[in-house]
Amino acid sequence: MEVGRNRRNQLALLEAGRAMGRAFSVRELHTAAQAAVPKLGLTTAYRAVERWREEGWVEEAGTRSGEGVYVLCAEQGHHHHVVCVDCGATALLQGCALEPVRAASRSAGFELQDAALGTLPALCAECAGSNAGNR
Amino acid sequence: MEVGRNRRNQLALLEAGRAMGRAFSVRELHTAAQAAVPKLGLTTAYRAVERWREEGWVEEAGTRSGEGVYVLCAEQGHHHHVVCVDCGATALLQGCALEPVRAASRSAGFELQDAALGTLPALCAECAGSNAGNR
DNA sequence: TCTCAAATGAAAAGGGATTTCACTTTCGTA
DNA sequence: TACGAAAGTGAAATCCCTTTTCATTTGAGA
Repeated sequence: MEVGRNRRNQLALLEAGRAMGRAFSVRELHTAAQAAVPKLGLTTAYRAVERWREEGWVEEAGTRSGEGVYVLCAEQGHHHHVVCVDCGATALLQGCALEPVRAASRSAGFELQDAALGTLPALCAECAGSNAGNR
Repeated sequence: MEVGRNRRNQLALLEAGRAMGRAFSVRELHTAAQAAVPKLGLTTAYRAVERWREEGWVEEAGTRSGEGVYVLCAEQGHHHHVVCVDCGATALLQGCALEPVRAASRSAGFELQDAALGTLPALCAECAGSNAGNR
């Protein structure tokens, strides 16, 4: 993963993203990175995430209360994450279980957009448990 | 499908939604419905879609240039649509091909959110063709 | 050290979605 | 039919995430 010119801001953002260990919004990333660089601007955080997305280091994982949430992934190849829609916890799925879906889509004349399915919405065990009562 | 009190606005919106035949944004729905009721307000369109969503008549199908897009579905039971991310064309998938994905998710300790996967991003044959050159 | 392109951040602008609020329409009931 | 409560409505205001603008700063290479 590149940081372009090794700028302090970029490194702080990258560090913060990695430390998250789960899906995060740009605002969360920004706040976390400000621990290292207090003056870091929100715009810079948006730009970094956008760049990471273009370079394939990050994937969008839907939205949470209006904010886009992103997942930083170590591997570049074809893979799928499940992402907890509640807390943002993530897990890497082994193999590609989407083949049957792709086949079904083709039968209907559609080509599945794998890129948009890099992150699959789910509930982690913890959130599933704490939500059992009120849903 | 109910319209609550059989109001002219609600019927116009419902009619417009059905006539779409594909995924649509609230703004598109609003514009279409205004053919029947020119004074119909945008707020009412948003409220109708929200109600339909709560009642399960409509599913969110991601966003297109910032706007949420929705799919009106005839059947209520468990099913999945593929939705063209380009033009909004939809198709109903036969059976549930997501079982393997659900199983893989469970292995990772996550419970797939079927509700959020009611619509799967794809490219229809037509859009896939016209995009072949410039992507 | 010098020069220029990339990076930056504060503020403004954009834009979709939601809330507010006063007014209207509908439905159940007397 | 008349009435009143409840639901529906629309215009405008508001919210708030995201993008754009622009003047300034920073860093890499000459």
